Amino acid sequence: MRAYTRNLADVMKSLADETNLRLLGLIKLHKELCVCEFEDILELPQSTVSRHLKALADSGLIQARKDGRWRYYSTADCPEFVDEIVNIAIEQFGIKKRESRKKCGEK
Amino acid sequence: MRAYTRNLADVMKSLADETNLRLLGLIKLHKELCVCEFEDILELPQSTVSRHLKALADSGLIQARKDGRWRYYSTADCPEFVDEIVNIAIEQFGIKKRESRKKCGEK
DNA sequence: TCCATATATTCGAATGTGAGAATATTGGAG
DNA sequence: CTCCAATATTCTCACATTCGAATATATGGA
Repeated sequence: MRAYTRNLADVMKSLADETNLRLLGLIKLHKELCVCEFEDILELPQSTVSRHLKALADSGLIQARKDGRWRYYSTADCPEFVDEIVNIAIEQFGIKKRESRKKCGEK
Repeated sequence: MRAYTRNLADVMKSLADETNLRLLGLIKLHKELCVCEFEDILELPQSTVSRHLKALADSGLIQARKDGRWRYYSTADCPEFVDEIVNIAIEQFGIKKRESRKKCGEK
């Protein structure tokens, strides 16, 4: 079940938001991140990050995995055009992989 | 100068609108149409159609050609992912080529 | 049980968006 | 110049969207 088989316009709406594009870019570069890491990297408030990530997961563009009190988000398999768009976003917004990122707590 | 080199999120916003997707699908199937033909096919008021088409042209996703009092809109060369999305739209919305379409006036 | 942390959710205010009627503009015919 | 048809633009109003502070929930450790 690929995302766009539901409603193309809805998937496109997710991809029309700059925050979502940044989140998707980060997820692609780091295989997996938890909410507080997105907060730290993007310097956005927790509720904003959480809301965006949840929406992306609901639309099937990313996956969520829960581990203790952390929720890790990672790529889902998407139609190819989504991947192309994320690549463009990475380039256009200059998204980079953070080698040493601040951990929120220590698991 | 391809459209997405400006602002990816803006291009995506155009593609996140169902009316725009339908317009793009129709343009792809008929190489070229004028505003009143879109009106007729989609059964939308003239101002709505005109506004959408102008926005698409402004964002570089389609081209406009003026001939007398008619304005014809046709495909522009876009990044490949745009084409893929339009193909999906054509399929998803069941957009078909109109063999005999009502002409507004006779040129 | 109590506390701290990670995340989700609620909620109100501000802002943005879209449709379509009305109006303006443009261009050809006569 | 006048009229009409095709298109563009303006304007308004209802509605949707988004942010982030505040609050709720969940989980693990002490």
